[in-house]
This record gives sequence, structure tokens and C-alpha cells, in this order.
Amino acid sequence: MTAPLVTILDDEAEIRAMLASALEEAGFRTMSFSRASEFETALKSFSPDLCLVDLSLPDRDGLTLVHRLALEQGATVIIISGRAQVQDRVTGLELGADDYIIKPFDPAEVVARVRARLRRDRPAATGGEVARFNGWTAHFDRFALVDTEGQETPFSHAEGEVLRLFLERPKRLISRAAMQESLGGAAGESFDRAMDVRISRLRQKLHEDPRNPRLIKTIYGAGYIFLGDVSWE
Amino acid sequence: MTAPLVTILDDEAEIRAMLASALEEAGFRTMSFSRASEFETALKSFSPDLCLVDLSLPDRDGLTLVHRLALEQGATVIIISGRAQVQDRVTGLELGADDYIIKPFDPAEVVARVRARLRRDRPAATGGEVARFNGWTAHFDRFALVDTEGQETPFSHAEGEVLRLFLERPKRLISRAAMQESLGGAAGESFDRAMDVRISRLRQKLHEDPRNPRLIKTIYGAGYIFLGDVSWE
DNA sequence: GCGCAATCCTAACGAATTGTAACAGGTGGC
DNA sequence: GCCACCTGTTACAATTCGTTAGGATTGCGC
Repeated sequence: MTAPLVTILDDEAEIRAMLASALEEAGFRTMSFSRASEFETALKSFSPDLCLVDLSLPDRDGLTLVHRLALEQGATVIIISGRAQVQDRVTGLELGADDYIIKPFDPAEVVARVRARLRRDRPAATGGEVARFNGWTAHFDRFALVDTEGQETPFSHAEGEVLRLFLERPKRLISRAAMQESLGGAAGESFDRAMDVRISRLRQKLHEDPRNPRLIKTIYGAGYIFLGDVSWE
Repeated sequence: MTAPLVTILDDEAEIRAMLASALEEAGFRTMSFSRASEFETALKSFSPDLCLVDLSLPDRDGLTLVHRLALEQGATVIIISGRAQVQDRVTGLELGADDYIIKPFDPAEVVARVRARLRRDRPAATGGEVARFNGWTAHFDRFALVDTEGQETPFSHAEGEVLRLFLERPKRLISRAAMQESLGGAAGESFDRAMDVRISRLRQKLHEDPRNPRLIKTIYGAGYIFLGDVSWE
């Protein structure tokens, strides 16, 4: 999967540079344009995954461009603008923009908003559903564990909840209480036994040696700790 | 097509009222909740198209709730918060929120942002009769599924209802109750068995492996989730 | 090391939930 | 009427997952 392509259309070189470096650092490919006409020409050869558009362009009405991009061409568009009035924002969004960011902005927030948009369009690009650890690949989207040989082992919803919890907090102690709260279990009672069973079944699917688990360690009297080297994608 | 359902979760009655009236005026259906626990209970019976969530909730950590809603359940979430720091916004968006609105806000902007989100989520609302997903093309106008080789498989009206529901809400949990409500089935009774049968027949036409369905997943005790990458045209 | 209680593991069971084959009533074309 | 098809119902099979119970492990005092 190649990195998503984000275009930047802004007449100020400084802002283009700031956005481009922040986005590239975050793993996106970027293309920058200072004038709408050039941008539109480039669109004939490329189809960006997301377009950042400054409304105050010298050579074209920005809103018209946004409208054509978003509604007619179906592109994902985020407006960047110095105009902060609610009315400006509302019309920008009504015209088809997916988001509206006001200058001055923090590049970190722009990156976060770009990610939030692309997460839906290209789920694989910004991740959240696939994690790798110690030879395993967990596909939460299809509820399956895949080993190095491509062998698939399905896991259930309940097992997935536990696995996800571990993969989101690797190498950190997770107390039973925290786990119950996370998994929506009513505190106390005898749900803690159900907890154990879920983990037991998960261990089996991960081929853990019961005597010497390598991935899911029990900390007696405290909770569990997941020792895999996790990377999400 | 029924109006999209927007849920409002905020502990301040005044804000709930303001949002609800603005959204209803804009043509949305709304449901309001003051506490996260009630909201989560209601989620078992309804599938909102979009959730507005205030982060400062009395009975639960708002960010955890957002994370579960957005990433695990695939719901569309807009955070409303009094915390205006860039860092707060970035973490909110990283956790899966689709947008982040800061208090105090203008109801008109909230409505515009809600519309901007839903415009992408429910393209079918604007009237598409053909949808593509994972090698299949569903033609609702002539009740047929077409595979990559052009092979046509007809589907019935009842099957189409289920398929359309899935294609309009991909990658989101759809509870049985919500499905019955959508399909006009009388609640309770033994209609839920008919539900299963419809899905079973649809799975067969999609050539799903009964042991390991890839498109229509069952979430035991909760509902179903459709995992295709859908695009309407 | 030994004994004991607390804690944890997991096989086995069973209730609840879901899947689906088979059946039957309904509808419409001819 | 006959036939094909649609669709809900029934009955039983399969799956999920919490509970139970007994065994294993750990920590601690001696």
C-alpha cells in the first residue's frame, strides 16, 4: 500500500512548506501548488487522496474550486482559511468541504484531521485494524489471526476484545479491574472467572505453552502483561 | 429513506436542547442522553448514523467511549469539548473521532459539520442504485448481483433490503433490533428468525464460507457488521 | 523445605444465541 | 390448474461464552 497522496494548494510558500514537511513526516506523500490553474492541470494526471485548499487564492475563487472538487469530482477536501466567521465555515462545509481549518493553525492538528478523514476512505492506509506481533498478524476486520505461514485461525468477538486490549497496551501491566472495565463486564461477581477463560482460550489460539507463556504473562495478584512487539498498520 | 439519526451525549440539558432543536430543524432525527451508561444501553437497540459526544461526562471517561465507538464499532463520532488545546484535539482525532468542535460553538456550524460527515457516510441517501464492493456490483434497480466475471445472480426484494442496509452502513455494527426496525419487522416474536434466514440466504448468494464469512460478520449477542469496501455510484 | 491459603488455569457443561435445511402458504404468470 | 418463485415458520444443528469445579501455581510464614 503506497502512502496516501495529499495535495496542498496555497499561495504562501511558507505555509506550503510547513504543511508539506509536517505531512511527510507523518508518512504522506505531498504535492504543493501555489495557483489553482496549475493544480487543476495536475489533477488530470494525478488523483490525490485528499486536497488541502486555501480559500484566498489569487487566480480563482476558492469556493468554486472546492465545490467542483468535492461535489462534482468526489474528492476529499479540507479548507484552510483565514476567514473565521461561522458563516464562512458553514458555507464552506455546505459547498462540499469535509473540514474547515482556520489560520493560524497547528500543523499537528492538520495532520490529525487529515488522518481522521483518510481513516474512513482508506482504512488500510491509516491503520487501526491490523496489528503484527512476533510472527502473528491480527486482522480485527475479519476476526482472524494469521501466522508466518499464512495459516488462519479465527477468533471470536470476545477473544478479539481481549486481544485488542493487549495489543493497544503492550509491555504494560493491565490489572484485572482495568480489563473488566474495558471489556464492559459488570465489576465484581464472578465475571473475573470469565476473564480467565477468555485469556485461556486466547492463549490456546496463540499456541502459548501453558507452563511458560511467552506473550501473555500472568502477574500473580496484579493482572496481565502482553510482551509482544506490536506494530499497527 | 428515513432521516439520519443523530445522538447527543452531553450532561448539560441546555446544550442538549440547543443541539437537538438545531438538528431537528435541519431535518435530522435526534436522541439525547445525559449519561454514557444510558447511551450505551440504547446502542443495543439503535444504530445512530452519527454520535455527538461531550468529553466531560460524569460517569465515564469520554475518550475511552469515543475510542470504542469510533474504532471498534465504526460509528461516526464528533467530539464536543471545552478543552481547546491543540493536544486535546489531536488525541481526540487520533482516537477515532471524525471531528472535534470546541465550546462554545454555534449550532449552525455543528449542523454543517454533521452534514459534511453524513454526506460521505450515506451517499445512498442521495439516491444511488448501484454499489460496488469487493468484486461485487449490486444493481438495486434490477435486483441483481454481478461478480467480476459478469456473472449475474438475482436477489429478491427481502434480500435486497438487508443488502442495502449493509451497504449503507459498512463497517459498523448493526444490532438486530436496529435491523428489524429498519426492515419494518414487528419487534420481538419470531421475526428475528426470519432475519437470520434472510441473512443466511444473502450469504449464500455472496458465496460466503459459512465457517468464516468475510463480508457479513456475526457479532454474537450484538448484531451484524458488513466488512466490504463500498462505493455507490 | 513444608504447609496453607490465595490466586489462577482450563476442561467440561449448559444456557443463550445463531445458522440453515426443510416445509408451507402466498403470489403471479401462463 | 400448474408451476416457479418468494418468504416466513419450524426444528434441529452449530457456535459462543459464561459458569462450575477441580487441579495447578504462587506467595508467604514458619
